[in-house]
Amino acid sequence: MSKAPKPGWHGCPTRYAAGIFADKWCFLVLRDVLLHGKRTYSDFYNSPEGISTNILADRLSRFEAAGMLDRQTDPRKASRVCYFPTRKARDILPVLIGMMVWSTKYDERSEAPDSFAEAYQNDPDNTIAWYEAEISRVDAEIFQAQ
Amino acid sequence: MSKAPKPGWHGCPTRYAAGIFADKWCFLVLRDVLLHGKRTYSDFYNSPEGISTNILADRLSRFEAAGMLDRQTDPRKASRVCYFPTRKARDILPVLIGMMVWSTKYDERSEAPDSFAEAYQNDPDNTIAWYEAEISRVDAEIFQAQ
DNA sequence: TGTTGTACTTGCACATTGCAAGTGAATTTT
DNA sequence: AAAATTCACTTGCAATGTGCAAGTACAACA
Repeated sequence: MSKAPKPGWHGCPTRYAAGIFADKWCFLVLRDVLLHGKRTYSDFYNSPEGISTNILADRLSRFEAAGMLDRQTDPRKASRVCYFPTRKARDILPVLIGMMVWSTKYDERSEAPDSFAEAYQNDPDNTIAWYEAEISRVDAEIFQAQ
Repeated sequence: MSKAPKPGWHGCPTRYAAGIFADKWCFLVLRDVLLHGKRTYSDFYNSPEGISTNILADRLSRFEAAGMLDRQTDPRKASRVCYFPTRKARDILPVLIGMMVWSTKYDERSEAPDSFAEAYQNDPDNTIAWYEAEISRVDAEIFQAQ
């Protein structure tokens, strides 16, 4: 496990957030858990970016320690583990979506449709609500199937 | 100077954004230039977080290469350099402010007043407009004083 | 002319990352 | 019941990145 966050890293809101998830791999894990319905270690591991296994383990335990992910044994299969996003993680959705809207504008090779940014600009609350519902659906499905 | 971003790092909007500024020091530089009116090397260097000089130089040149900062000699003093935020950098404001709102909620030692988050929730566009105006004011002041 | 201020670069020890391989517990297959 | 497989990690090591201290280059000032 990696070292704890520095004690003086609270206070300033930018710094606090940066201390918790300002890292390439952190963002990709958040994307996977919040937008792509991924929940298990191998789900994350098999993302196309090819995160290495030690880094993934480290980031998952950091997120758990920060109260962003809730680690539980998979109700469908006791040998497996699920990481569920907490409210604290869900509340990052607007930031993540804001980043996506920005990238859609500035990445000339973006694969996201312009309609996505448009929909968010027109009705952000509704867009967030849609993703929240998806997250709840994925989590509920896992518990239903036990 | 650090290595260029990987060629396949475009496409996915989360990944693109993560490739450009998902780093502790990147966020702090963006905070300083977008919210604290900092423009010169020593302004950034003197932030309380204590960024080291080689890392600062690296991040500034990365941001310049990514079209986020516009490097110019200071019109007030030719031996000095100014880094002005471009439109691409300004458009990150909603993301940065979203992070601050989130931190205000979850950092028990947050120094930001609750009124800040409240104001943003009530009228996000107006909050962004206020920061945009501040940025323009700082930049204009530098050119006026030449 | 020398000193100061500003923006860096360089060198080196230390920390983190990436890759490959290995571990151990719990199913699944034979 | 034994063997193979799945899953979630851990470990070792080379390569990369970071942090600190010192040094450099150039313009402005005294």
